[in-house]
Amino acid sequence: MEKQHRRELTFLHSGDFLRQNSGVADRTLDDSSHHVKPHIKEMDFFSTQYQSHHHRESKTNGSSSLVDSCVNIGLNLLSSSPEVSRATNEEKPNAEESALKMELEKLNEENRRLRSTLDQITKNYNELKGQLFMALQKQAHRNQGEQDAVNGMPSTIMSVQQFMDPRPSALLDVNEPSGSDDKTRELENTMEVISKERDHRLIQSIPGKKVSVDDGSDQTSQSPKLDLDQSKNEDQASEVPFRKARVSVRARSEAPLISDGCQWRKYGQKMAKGNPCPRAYYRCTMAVGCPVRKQVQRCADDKSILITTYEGNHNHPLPPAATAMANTTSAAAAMLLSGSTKSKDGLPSSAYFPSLPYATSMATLSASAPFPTITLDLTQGPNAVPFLRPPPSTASFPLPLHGYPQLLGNPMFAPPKLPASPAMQLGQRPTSMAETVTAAIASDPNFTAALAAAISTIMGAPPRNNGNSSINNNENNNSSNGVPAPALTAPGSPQVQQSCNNKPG
DNA sequence: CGTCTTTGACCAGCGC
DNA sequence: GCGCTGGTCAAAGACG
Repeated sequence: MEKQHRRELTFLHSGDFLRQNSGVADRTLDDSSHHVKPHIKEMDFFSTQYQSHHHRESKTNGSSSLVDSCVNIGLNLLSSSPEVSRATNEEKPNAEESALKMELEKLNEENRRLRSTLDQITKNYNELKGQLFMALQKQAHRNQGEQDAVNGMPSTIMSVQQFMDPRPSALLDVNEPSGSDDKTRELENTMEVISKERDHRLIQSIPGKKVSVDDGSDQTSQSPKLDLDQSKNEDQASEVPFRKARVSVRARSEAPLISDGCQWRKYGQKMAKGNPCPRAYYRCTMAVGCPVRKQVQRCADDKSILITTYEGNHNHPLPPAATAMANTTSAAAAMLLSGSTKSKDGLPSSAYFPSLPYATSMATLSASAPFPTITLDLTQGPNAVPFLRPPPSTASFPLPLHGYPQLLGNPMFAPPKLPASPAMQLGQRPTSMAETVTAAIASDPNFTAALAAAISTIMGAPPRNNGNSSINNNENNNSSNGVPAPALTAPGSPQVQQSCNNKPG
C-alpha cells in the first residue's frame, strides 16, 4: 500500500516527468534533481499522455493531484533554468542564486506536503485495515460458539484460518522490499500476533486433535520449531480432516486457464465424475515446496465457465498479481471462517466487503467434501440472479475489488491493495462493471498510475522495464510462457490444454 | 539440454 | 473385500 503511494510519488518526482515538460537535456536535470530522488526507469512508462491525463486528474481530484501540478511547475522552472543561468550567471549571480534557492525551498515545501499527504493516506489505510481485521475477528469469535456445537466444525474453522490467515506482512513484503512505514509494520505485527493467538486458541479448542500450522507463509514467520520440515508438516496436516479450506473461483472464460499471477505446473489430469470435461491439477512452482495446489475444470452445465479451485497457502512472497487472487480467495475464506456461509437465511455478510460491487458470489460449504470449500461466482453481473448450486447452506456475498476477473493476473492492475474507495465503503454499489472500474480509478491514485503505466507500455514503451520491481515480478509470473499476463485468461499459454478431449486417467 | 505437459499407473478414502 | 473415485506420481515425449 505504502509502496503504491511511494510509487506514485516517484512518478511525480521522477526525472522523465521533468523531461517531458522541457526540451532540456538530461544533463541539466542531473544538476537540479538530486534532492527529489528520481526513478527514471519507472518514468519511462510515462509519456506526455500521462502528463495530460494527470493534469486532467488534477483538476478533478483532491489535494494530492493539485500538489502534483505544483510540483511539476516548479520542477519545470528548475529544470529549464540552469542552461539560462549558466549563460547569465556572470551577470546576475546573486539574483539567479537566490531564485534557485527559492525554487529549492518551494520544492522542499512541496515535498513536505506530499509526505504529509502520504502519511495521511497511510494512516487512513491502516485504520481501515485494522477495522476490517477487528470486524473479522469479532465475527469469527461470535460464530465460533455456534460452530463448536457442530461436529467437525472447529477443525473446519481451524483449517480455514490456516488457509486464510490475512498475513499482511507477506503480502506487503512483496511490494516493499526496501522497508515500509513503521506504523504499518506495527499493525502487521499486531495482526500477526492476533492471528497466531487465534490459531492457538482454536488449536486448544480441539482436544485430541493434532493440528499443524502448515501455512507456508507462516513458516517464514513462525518459530524455528514450527519451521523444521515442511514435508513433515504436510504429513501431519494430512492426518487432520479438514486441514485446508478450498476456495473455488468460477469465472466465465473461453480460455482454459485463469492467469492469477502465480506460476503453475500441471501434474495431472483426470476425468471427474459427472463432468465431461477433464479436471487439471496444478501446483505452484514459484517456490520449491510451495504446498499450494489448484484444480481447473470447466463447468459441466456451462462450459464457458471455468472453475478454479485453490488449496493451501503459499510459502513464498507473492507478486502483486498473485496477491490480488490471494486476497480474493482469502476474503472468501474469511467469509467461510466468519460462518456466514452457514447462515440459514442466506443473507450475505456484505459488511465485510461493501466495496465489492459487481460480483455476485455464492459461498458453498459442503459437509460431504473432504475440505470445506467456498465458491466464488464471478460469472454473475450485479443484476444477475445468483447462481444456485445444489449443496445446502449457501450464502452469497460480494467479492473484493481484487476479484475483478478482468484485472486478475494483469500486472498493472494487480496491486490495488488500497482499501476500497470511500464511496464504496459506504456501501454504494456502482450499477455496472464500467462504473465500478471508473469509480475505482477515480478514487484510487494507484489505479490511475497503473492505468497510465499500462497505457504507456502498450503505446510503445520498452517491453522490459528493469526499473520497476513489481513489474518484473509479474513478468516472472509468466516467465514460463514469455507473454504478459492476460486480463483473465491465457489463451496463448503453454498451459493451454484441450478441454473435454482427454481420456480419463 | 532443461523445462513442461501428457498420461497411464498407483494409492488412499469411502461406500456398499 | 471390492469397486469407484479423487488425487498424485513419474516416465515419456514435446518444445524452446
